[in-house]
Amino acid sequence: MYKTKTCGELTALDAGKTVTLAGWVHRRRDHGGLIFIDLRDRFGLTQIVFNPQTAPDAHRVGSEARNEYVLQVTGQVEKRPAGQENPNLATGEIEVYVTEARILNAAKTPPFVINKNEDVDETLRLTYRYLDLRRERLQQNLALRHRVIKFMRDWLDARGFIEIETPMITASTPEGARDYLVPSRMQPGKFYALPQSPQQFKQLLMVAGYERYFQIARCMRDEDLRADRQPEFTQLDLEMAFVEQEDVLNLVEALFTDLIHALAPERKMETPWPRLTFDEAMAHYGSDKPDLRFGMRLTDVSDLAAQSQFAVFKNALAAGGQVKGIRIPSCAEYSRRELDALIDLVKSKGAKGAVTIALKADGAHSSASKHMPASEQQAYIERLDGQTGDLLLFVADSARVVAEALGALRKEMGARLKLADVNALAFAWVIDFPMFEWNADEKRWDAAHHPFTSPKPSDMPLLDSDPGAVRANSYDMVCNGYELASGSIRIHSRELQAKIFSLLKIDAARQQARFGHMLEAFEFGAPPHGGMAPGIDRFVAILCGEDNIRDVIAFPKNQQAQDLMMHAPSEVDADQLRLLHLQIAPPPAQSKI
RNA sequence: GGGGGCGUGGUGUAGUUGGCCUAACACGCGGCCCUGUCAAGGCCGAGAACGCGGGUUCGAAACCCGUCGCUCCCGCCA
Repeated sequence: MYKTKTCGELTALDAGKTVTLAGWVHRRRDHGGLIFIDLRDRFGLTQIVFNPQTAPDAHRVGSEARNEYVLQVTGQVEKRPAGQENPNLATGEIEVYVTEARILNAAKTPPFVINKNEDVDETLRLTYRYLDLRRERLQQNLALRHRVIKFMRDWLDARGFIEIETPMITASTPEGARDYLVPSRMQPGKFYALPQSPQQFKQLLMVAGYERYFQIARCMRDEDLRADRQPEFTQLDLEMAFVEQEDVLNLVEALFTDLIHALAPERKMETPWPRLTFDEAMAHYGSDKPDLRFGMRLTDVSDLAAQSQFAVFKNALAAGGQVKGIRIPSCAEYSRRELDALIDLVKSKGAKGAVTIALKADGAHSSASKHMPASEQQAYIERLDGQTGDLLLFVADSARVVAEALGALRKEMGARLKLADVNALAFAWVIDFPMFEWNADEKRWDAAHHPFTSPKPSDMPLLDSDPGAVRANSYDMVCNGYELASGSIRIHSRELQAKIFSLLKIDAARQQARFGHMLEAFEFGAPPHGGMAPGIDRFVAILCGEDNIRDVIAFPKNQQAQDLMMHAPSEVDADQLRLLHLQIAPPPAQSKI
């Protein structure tokens, strides 16, 4: 071993001991005579002292050392002189008087500062990821990520779950997200796909009788990236047999509340978690993953608007739509330009516009004052409990457009006004999702969750008459405006599964080709089962206070899905292509003029 | 595919109603001084023609056009 102690463990109790430390030069303070170096390893910082009088050879090494040099030093631990203790350092009671020192490796001046948590251009950070990972912020994030995963494993293990690995190269399932494909060498012209999730495998494990499965599972989806979306990400994938929705919810809620209490006890969390139906979430927050750290709920004023002569409101209601408003505190003095920006936001979500009422000190100023009398405006103001200084904003349209427009506005204004308590973890369950969504382009129903999700038994009769009204046994776990997990009780009957596939316009031949193994498995004694899959990256990001999952992933991709350090993706040799029976098509003509 | 933001020495920023900018500040870097600092301190010094290309102008980091890169968002993510 190069060291007998770490840089994070020495205390006054170690005074007098001779120790050997090894680590990086975090910071050097050269007084001409004495040199102090904060030596860093993963476990902490220890101040080491070089004295030219007592150890001239070691001192020479100390004066050569620069930031990020790798050093090995031997010396005696001593309590620091009275008054020289550093209370900011775990090892601040002591220092090590170096008698022997050795440079294990020199270091070029790094392209950005390691010993400060300063914002650096992300391209540079990702190019030199191994240096960024040296910095305190990422070290802490990855350490917390480790503890989260360890807690999950231990907790589930204690409750009879077993972790089972499933294949990373498997069959393509084009019904879902875009697949990452892997060409087959042995089977010319055929491809594996990287899993979008272990969905089918975990259900087949239930058929196989494992009853309680989990996996820290990597999932890959070839879709465009976002702050909370990477092409590969990690889920706590879990599945249980002989359970109903209530069992899954209770288990996962217990896991996460225990985890928070153990690893982040300072965070504020309401328990038990609130439960909202999908309809309630959309009606009150305009989102199926509402940020419940603040209110600013949507208020229905359709009944009041029914009396209105204002054509926009009348027409929306006549078309079966609704009129809803939102109260934005302390924005009454927004300029025309700022109001226009908000209206552009709701328009981007499909609304045709918005009516504003600004409650200024000298009275209400509405963008629709020509079209509605003061008494009507007053009714809206009272319904929304408007106070002087507030800005009220109304959208009239179909329920879906109203929800999406005002939901986007609520999210934007919540962020802008910093309404959310950064210390809070506002978990909630969203349940009773619709089973299907209408796909207008393809003129058919799509599975809202996935095609293995079971419908609510009570809604079963609606499958034939009104698929859009069928609710599913599916549920999402949301926190602070993020969808952290979704899951469902699955179908375990061959007949029902085939019926659902048919409703999704997957014909019998295709069912057999794509999902024949699932249908057949259900004929061999498939137990009732269900599960869910919390996203580890998003959850850890929230715990770390990061708004980007790249900061909780050791080696993430940039928004172009490139690894700037590894230079992936990259071209490959012609030989490799030939073995895989592949040819690169000429790039698309870029003639645009 | 679309929309917004950003792009100035190694890093982070300032400068952006065009001229006082042959570019400023902090950190870092190099040298010298200094035996108690811990964001050590003091002195000296090197280092960017302002992403790239074109244009407007007597004059552009700053204005215009194009382009590239990064990022946030929409679409997309069963």
